[in-house]
Parts: sequence; structure tokens; C-alpha cells
Amino acid sequence: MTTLRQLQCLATVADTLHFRRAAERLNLSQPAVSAQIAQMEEQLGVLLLERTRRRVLLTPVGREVAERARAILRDVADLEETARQSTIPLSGTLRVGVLRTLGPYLLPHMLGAMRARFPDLKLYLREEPRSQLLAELAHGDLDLVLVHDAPKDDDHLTVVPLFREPLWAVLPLGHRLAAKTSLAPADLAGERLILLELGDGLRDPGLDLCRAAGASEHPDFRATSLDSLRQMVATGLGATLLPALYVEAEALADPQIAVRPLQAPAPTRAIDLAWRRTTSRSDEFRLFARLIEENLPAVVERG
Amino acid sequence: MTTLRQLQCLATVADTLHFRRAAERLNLSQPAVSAQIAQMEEQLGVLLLERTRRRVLLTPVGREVAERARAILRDVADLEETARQSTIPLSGTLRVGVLRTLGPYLLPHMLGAMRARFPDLKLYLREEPRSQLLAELAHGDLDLVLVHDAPKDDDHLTVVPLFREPLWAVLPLGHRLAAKTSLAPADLAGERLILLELGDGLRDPGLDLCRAAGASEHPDFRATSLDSLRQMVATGLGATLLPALYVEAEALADPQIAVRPLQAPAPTRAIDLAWRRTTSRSDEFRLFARLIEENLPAVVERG
DNA sequence: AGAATTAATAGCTTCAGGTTATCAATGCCC
DNA sequence: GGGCATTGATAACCTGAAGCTATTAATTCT
Repeated sequence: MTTLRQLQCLATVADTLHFRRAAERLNLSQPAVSAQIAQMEEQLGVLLLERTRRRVLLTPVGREVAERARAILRDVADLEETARQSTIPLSGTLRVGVLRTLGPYLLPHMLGAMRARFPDLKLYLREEPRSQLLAELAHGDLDLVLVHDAPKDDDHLTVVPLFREPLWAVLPLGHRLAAKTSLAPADLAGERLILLELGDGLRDPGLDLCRAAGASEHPDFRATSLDSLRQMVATGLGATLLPALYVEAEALADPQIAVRPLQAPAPTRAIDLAWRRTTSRSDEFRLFARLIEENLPAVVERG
Repeated sequence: MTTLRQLQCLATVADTLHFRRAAERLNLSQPAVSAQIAQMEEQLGVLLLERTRRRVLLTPVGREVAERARAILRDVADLEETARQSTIPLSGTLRVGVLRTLGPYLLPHMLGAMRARFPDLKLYLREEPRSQLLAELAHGDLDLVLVHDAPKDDDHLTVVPLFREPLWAVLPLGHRLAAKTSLAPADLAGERLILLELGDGLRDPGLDLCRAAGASEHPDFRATSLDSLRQMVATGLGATLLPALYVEAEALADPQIAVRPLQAPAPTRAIDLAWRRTTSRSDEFRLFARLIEENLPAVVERG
């Protein structure tokens, strides 16, 4: 196998066209350089240098090889530099998994501050259902996940609770409850709520509320995305519950629906940040958690 | 200094996510791989792998570094391949110096055959005056030169005579000699010939002819390129001598001038191929000479 | 609880690659 | 042209990086 030392010797001799000066620059003895070159020539079965006793020149192959050698050495130096740079906290690429019902409405609040405080941080974002995110985290395909109710009893994970996200009542325009500016859970008695098919921590608080308030899940309809849920409400199909960050980002401005906060005990979903306990970057990840907390909008309940 | 072995170990562990299997693939023992990785981590001051006793995962830096490592290893393999390939005769890049008055008219005859027989050969061509070509050859900036009268007494050079290139008489259309289909040197008695300012082996045979035939150099005009010489003749300024390869390529088809061969003893310039004696590629260069000889057009006198 | 698996550690060995000293060839200079 | 200086190669020796085997420690699975 060719070694980097060989490449280094060749590149330096190619630069200086002089064994002794090359050796000097490499902090080696001249015979050491000779040996490296000779060895390389034997391994490749090719003469790299044209030797007069008095002078050294490159053969055409030598030129080509020396050029490639220089490029390789540059790349190795880059690699080392990159690795050393990475001791800067929160630099490089972080693979973050996040719920589809959370990411697009939470992260925009964070990006500005992240850019400002950790300009070298790049996020690779992945939206998947909670169970798949946790599996990918465990498997090593993700570094961090933002999910509801991360498993706190899992020895392999570190879980940091970030906040609780309230659910808001969303009503068709002419709905009888739309007249009130805020609703008590009991106001929903008798309602049939359209709930999300996928979980994402939204369905269970919804069902709990139904039970507590004397409402029920709509028997005929379930939605598969927050946007379609909103549109179903807009067409008058019924009322629903939507998470606060989504409401803030997408629903408040929609003139086709009425959005009302729920009074305590309002249903909420708990959002956590989780990572593998064995990672070497727990400190950084805590910093990441802190950053999220510091930039949470007012609509969520801080932990 | 990072070593290629380290990069190789990292890349393989990154592939397998398993020290023992990586060691197997590398034909090493597992502790050897551990040691290489540990050493690399220490040198870079960075954790590259996330180790559970049971499992290995890459840290984000580890991913980045492993990716770069793979690229570097590929480049090294390429370098080795390139070097080994270069044992194919006449492959790679050859730096050839050639006279400005020769290259554009000789080389087109060669290129087809070169492409066919040595498809991996690339020519870097450089046109300079003879003395500069020889200097650059000696200095190692060129591998081969095509010049007139290469110095055969120079111990540092190998010189192969290729051919003699006759000079043809070139006359204005109405010239008294244009009536003849070929000229004896003596026919030129009394003529005033425009000769080239730069040497290129054309001026001296021209002067010799003048002396032998009783002609003389035109006192007022000298040309600095073959094309301008031809144009000067076309405007009726006088007669001149032009080398056969140029005549064949550029002058025969020009309706503004008359071109006539000269009978023996016709003036010629001797064209040689030369290289540094110390090169390792004499065999290939002889092959190159042979290739030129085999593809010479009929207008030159083969050696 | 015990078997199995995995990466790390310990102790030992070997050889790649370093050193200094010297040689042989070449060019320079008076 | 003979002596001197310079240069890359060679010789002989030395050191430590890197490999191996055997073992340990930690963890998971049975």
C-alpha cells in the first residue's frame, strides 16, 4: 500500500527537484527521502524521477503522480482541519428527526437564532411517525429526535422535556360555540370531534377530552394531516382540536374557520427532545434543547 | 500525521459498524483496528465513533471524516492505477517542443496514426525558437523537441535524425521563372530572395543557395513568419524559399503565387528529434520517432 | 444465573523507517 | 586536467510503530 509519507516525499522532491532540500523541508535525512521514493517506484513499477548524479527531474509519470499526490495531501489536511474544527459546539451536520405535525410549525421559530448563534450548524431534517423516528435514532440514522412523549424509561436514551403544546378548538364559522372567545372543556359536551388518524400525540389527548367533557369522536371521518383536518372543518363537517403551533402558523389567519383556546384543564401534548445516551455530544444536544426553549413562542406551555 | 492505514481502518469500520468484521476485511486483528482508530481520535482530538460495548455507531464528525477518508482512498487507488497504467508505452502526457515553422505543417500528418496506435497518449505542444526549446528540454520543462540540427555533440542529449525537408522556390505569379515546372539552383542567379528573419534552419540553407547560385538576399525585406513571407511574395515583392511541409499545407493551393521544386542539390533543412539522455523513456521516444518516420509525407527526404 | 459476544487492554515481537557515516559519480574551477 | 565540492545512493545500525495472541470487562440474550 502506498503511504502518505511516500506521497509527501514525492511531492516535496517534485517541488524542490532536490533530495537534500526536500529532506530538509520534511525534517528528514536525505537517505530517508531516497528510500521513500525508491520504495514507491518499486511498488508502482515505474520510474518517477529522472536522476542525473547532479540533478533530479520528473518523468512524465512522476509529474502526473506528484500532482495527484499534492491533491491527496491537500484533502488529508482538509480532513484534519474539518475534524479539529468540529470541536466547536454545534457545528457540522446534525441529523434531526421531527414529527410531521410539529416540525414545519416549530422550527421556523428556531432557525433565526440558530443561524445567529451556531452559524456552522447544518440540519438534516427528517419527518417520520414517532415510532420510526425512535427506531432510526436507536439505529444510528438520526442524532436527535423531537417527538411527543419520548420513552423516559429507555436506558439507551436521554430525554429532555421541552414544552407542552396545548390543543385548540377549531370550529366551522357558523358553529354555536364560535360566539365565545374562549371555551371551557365542558362547553364541548355533545360535540362530535374529528380527530387525526395518525397519532402524533394528538389523538389521545383528544379522546381524553371527549371522555372528560362528554363529547365523542366523529364516527365517520378521520383526517390524515393537519391541513386536511382544517379544510374538513372549513367545509362544515364538524369541530376539531389542533395543536397550538399549527394554529398559530396556519389556522389563525384562515377566515373560513373559528379558532378558540381551551381553558384549563386544556388538552396538551408533551414534546421532548431525545438522543442516544451513548453519544459523545450530550453537552451540545443540551445546548440545542436550551436553544429551542429560549425561542419558544408564547402559545406553548414552557416546561 | 494522519496515515492512510488510519483512514482505511476508519472507512472500513464506518462501513461495517463492527470492529471484528472490519478487522477481518482488512486482514488485521481486531486490536490493531481498535488501536488505529484510537490513535486517530487522539490525534484529531475528536471522538469519531460512538461505542457501546455492544455496538458501534458513527458520531457526526465520524461520518464526515469517514466520507472524506473514502474519497481520499479512492484517489490514492486512482493514483496507483494511473502509475501502473503508465507502463503502457507512449501513454500519459508528453511535453513536446516544436519549431513554429514546422509543427503546424508536420504534426497533422501524424495525429491520426498516433491516435490509432497510442490512444492513451496526450501531447502538450509548445512552439518556441530552437534555442529556447533546447533550453527547456535541458531544464526538464519539455520531454522531447523537434528542431532542425539538434546538437549531436551534446553528451546530455540523444538525437535521432528524422528527415531532411527541402525548400521550394516560391515566386510571384508573373515571375520570369514561373514558366518552368521545376528549377535548377542556377536558374536563380541574379534573384533577390526574401529570407526569414528568424532562423529555424531556413535562413542558412537559403544563404548557401544564394552564394552557390549567384543570387542574393533581398536587402530591404525580411519576413517574421512563413505566412507573411508568402503574402509578401504574393504582392510581387520578390521570390523566396519555403519549406516543403509548409508549401504542401498552405502554399500549393494559393492561386496568388507560383511554387516550384528545386532540383538537386536542393537546399534542405535537417529535422531531428531530441531528448535528454537520462530519461527513462528512451525506448518510447524511439517509438515516437519511428511513428513520425512512418507517417512522413512524400515531400520530405527520408533519412 | 450463565453463555455468548464485543471492544478494550496487556505483553510481546517484528520490521518499516529513521539515523549517521561513507561511497561514487559528476560538474566546476583554476 | 587534476583537485574540490556537491549530490544521490548505499551500508550498518537503532528505535518505535504497529502487528499478534491472550485476556479482560461489559453487555445482551437465553
